[in-house]
Amino acid sequence: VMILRSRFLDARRRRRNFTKEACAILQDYFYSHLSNPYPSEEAKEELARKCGLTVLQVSNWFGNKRIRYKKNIGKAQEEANLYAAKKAAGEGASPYSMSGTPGPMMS
Amino acid sequence: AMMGAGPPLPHQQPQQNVPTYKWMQVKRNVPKPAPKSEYGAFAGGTGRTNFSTKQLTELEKEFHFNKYLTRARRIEIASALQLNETQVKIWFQNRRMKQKKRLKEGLVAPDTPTPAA
DNA sequence: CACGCCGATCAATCATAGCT
DNA sequence: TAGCTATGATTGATCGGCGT
Repeated sequence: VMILRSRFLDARRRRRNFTKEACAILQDYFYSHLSNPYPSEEAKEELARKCGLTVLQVSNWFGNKRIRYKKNIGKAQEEANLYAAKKAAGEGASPYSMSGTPGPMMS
Repeated sequence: AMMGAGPPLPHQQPQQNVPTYKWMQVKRNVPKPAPKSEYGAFAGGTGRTNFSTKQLTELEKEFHFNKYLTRARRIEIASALQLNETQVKIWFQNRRMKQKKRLKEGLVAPDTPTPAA
């Protein structure tokens, strides 16, 4: 640990928080599939496109989200309930992927 | 992969709006035996082992030489680095997966161990 | 039938971002 | 400025499936 985490420490480790839009899309998918929050490779690719992230980042996000949800079921469920309420409150229509960010330009 | 997703889950907290699904209760076996004698269970003890810089350097060096290990080579390395054969095997396993990821994402050439860029 | 590998995941930890 | 929490990334090790 004290071993100077490298001369320059994993430069890659310097993260940048995801955009609010990206987090919203990921959260939306997560709580919409709370019974089984394990997106398939294809689903991850789609989420990655919509969020403007890489598939790996999406995988990391779900991995962290699942573990941290378990770590704090009480607090996490609070969010889940909040999400459920929000979904029930209106909008209806799309179960998840609440568009809003249609513009991830691509081919 | 997909497991208890279909059925509405056998049991749930009789008070939560949100049920407790199976994936939330998954628990890995955790720790790993192996502490052996050697007082001061510093490294080879519980769960996750912390490889020393020297061990990682050697493993990395070997990896560049061979992506896969033979039983004999594995034993040599494990002995030289004071690790279990399993640990060496797993390290190579993870290392291969790591390299594959690098190819997928970073679109790195066949070799770019430490993107010092 | 045991063993190694793959792909995905877990779980703990690192280091930083961001708010108080 | 300092402290604490939220969060993305890394990684040793586990799980299930498959091939040999």
